Amino acid sequence: MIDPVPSKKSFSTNILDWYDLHARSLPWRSPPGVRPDPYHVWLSEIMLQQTTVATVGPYFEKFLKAWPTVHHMASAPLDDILTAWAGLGYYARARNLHKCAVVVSRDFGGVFPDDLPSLLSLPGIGPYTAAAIAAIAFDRSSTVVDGNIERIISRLYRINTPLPAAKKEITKKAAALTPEKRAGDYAQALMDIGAVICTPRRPNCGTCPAAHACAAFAKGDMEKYPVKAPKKVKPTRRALVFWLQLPDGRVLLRRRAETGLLGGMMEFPSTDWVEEAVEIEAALDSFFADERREFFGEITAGDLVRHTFTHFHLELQPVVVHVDEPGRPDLADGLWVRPADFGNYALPTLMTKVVRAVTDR
DNA sequence: AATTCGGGGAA
DNA sequence: TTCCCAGAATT
Repeated sequence: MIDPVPSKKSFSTNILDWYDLHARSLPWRSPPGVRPDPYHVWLSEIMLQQTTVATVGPYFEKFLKAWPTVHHMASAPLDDILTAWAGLGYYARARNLHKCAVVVSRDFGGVFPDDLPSLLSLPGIGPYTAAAIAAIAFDRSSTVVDGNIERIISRLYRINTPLPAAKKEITKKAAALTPEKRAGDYAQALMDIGAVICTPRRPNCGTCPAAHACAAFAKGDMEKYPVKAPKKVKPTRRALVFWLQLPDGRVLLRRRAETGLLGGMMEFPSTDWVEEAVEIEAALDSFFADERREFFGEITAGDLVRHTFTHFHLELQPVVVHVDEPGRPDLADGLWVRPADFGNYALPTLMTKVVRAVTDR
């Protein structure tokens, strides 16, 4: 029999019973009955923002080994954090991670706050992460709403309002189901269910502990939910990227602006990323002063690098330029690095693609 | 309310 | 290819 409005008690009891039997074992998850370290919970939750469990695993271990406590992390240079974060994406998370560590270490004596308003005041912690830390690390009864839980709730109630407009309604429905006790286990249970059972496509309703209460399951239109606003098409931007190499083999790196796309990360110099087609000779002339061209030796091209960001595609044409000396004034803001040492620098995946395209792996 | 932030795995 | 992922900050 379908219960279109599940009661809080029966619903959460079902979910928690399922969790006791089927909880996944994850690197940041403590054994049953053991309160996890809030530092670990915080670190994992920041990394897990818009990032899959499988991707986060190795990074979480690496960070914990490099910085065992929030004090260690707060004492580290931001560049070390960015270098360790390289490849994870959304680099504002790494910058805010460091900011947050400094605040917790300096202003909170290294102790993470357990209440929502204090958590929300910290850099990089928004509604989801604040609720998750409060519930998982401190056993507070807070309502956690991530992408998994949005999907579960929108199917339970067949919510036809498209996301993100439906966020408020979904949060309200979710709050009505949140138990007073074991809210952390309950939240993690729902996220496990979302990842393993209530999947975006072809959900495994046969094994779902909430199927009896699910309106979408009753109607058989689970995949229609959650309804989402249509997404925009991504334009393609293009540029030349320069592999400037000295006779001794060192290559020029420089640091990007502190904010914005790939903020604070290292890069190979490039022309502006534009939607128009790139004329190579004209781009070379605009990037290097004409009178400088005579100092360059042979110029060759690497394989085209394709990369997709959140809101545009990028095509970078690598240009290998052999440079006679490092002291050139127009290259003064860079850093000459041996490719063997690139691992010591905060190179985002886009730039490691450039390395591969030029060195032909 | 919309846009800006990466990158990878699954279908 | 397209979609989505334990979202937050900015405009």
